[in-house]
Amino acid sequence: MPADTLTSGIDSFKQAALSCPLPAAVELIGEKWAFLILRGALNGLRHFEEFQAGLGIARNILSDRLSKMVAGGILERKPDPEDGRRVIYSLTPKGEGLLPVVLALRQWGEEWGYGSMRVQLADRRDGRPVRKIGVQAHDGRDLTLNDLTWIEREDSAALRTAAE
Amino acid sequence: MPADTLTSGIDSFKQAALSCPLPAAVELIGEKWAFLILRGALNGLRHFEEFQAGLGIARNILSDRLSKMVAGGILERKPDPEDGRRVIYSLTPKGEGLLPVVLALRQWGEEWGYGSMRVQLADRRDGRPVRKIGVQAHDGRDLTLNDLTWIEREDSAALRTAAE
DNA sequence: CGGTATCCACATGGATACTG
DNA sequence: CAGTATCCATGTGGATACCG
Repeated sequence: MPADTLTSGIDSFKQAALSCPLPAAVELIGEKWAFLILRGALNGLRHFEEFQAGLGIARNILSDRLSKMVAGGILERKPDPEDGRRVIYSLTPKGEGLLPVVLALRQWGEEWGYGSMRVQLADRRDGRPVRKIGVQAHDGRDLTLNDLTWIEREDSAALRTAAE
Repeated sequence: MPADTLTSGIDSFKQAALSCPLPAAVELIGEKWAFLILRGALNGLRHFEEFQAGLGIARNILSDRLSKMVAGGILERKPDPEDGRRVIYSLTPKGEGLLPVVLALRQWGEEWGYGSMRVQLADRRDGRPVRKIGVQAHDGRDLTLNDLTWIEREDSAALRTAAE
């Protein structure tokens, strides 16, 4: 068994990267405007013109990104219930699932001095701010990179996909 | 007070977006290769050639991204302690702070069928898988978009920055 | 090994005009 | 309002060659 050779580093990475969902996910939303559109949608933007004016994005690019995000199942395009001639883009459940990603990045940015908002997300029930997003152990302890290791999966993903 | 006019939607967004750290953060890592380089670094890649071979990225682009990420304080460039002539890129604490973002996106991708890894991140202490990353209330309850609202900040960011 | 330099194809982005 | 079409400048990305 070779010690810490160069290739072992690559190989273990390639091993771990096998079938990693990140590249595909990044292909869909790992891009400046997709991210900002997502933020807008999470904050309640709905109409084409709202996104355009709110983000300062070029119309053709916005059009392109919206289409891709609709195709990717993140956004849904439908007639505005309050005015059938207008169109709204709303988040699908899949799109809402990206909230932790966006919030985690925002918190990181705030922590490292990229600006800080005067408003803050809070639990509607008690009005208290949400927790800082982080990696947690099973019991809720916060974990850092050094606390982590890779384990083999016990459940077979192939079985799950076949069952669905 | 106007009802649900178009402009009120934009305005409330622009209000919330004021000084939002997200655009700056996105400028730094909201991009395909930056994300994948980050993933590589989190997984232990260190040398230029490892990133190049592991990610399949063009050398000039890799060079460009690494420089930007070093300039942005995410990566640190230093001589390899095991071979002074070689160079390693390692995560700074700031870079490690992006782990939740990467992991949240990976979990999202896995949940929505973009692939699933055979290995899994786990707590080194007990070997149990980490929790699914999500937005949590103060007491740890999981929150969805509908449970959330915006509140004004009680602490002034201006004071904090002045104090530092 | 860790880059830089160069070339080239193509995508991106902004501006603006136009359409239903 | 919600786009599409067009033009143009610049950036990105891949391939390859070269260098200390």
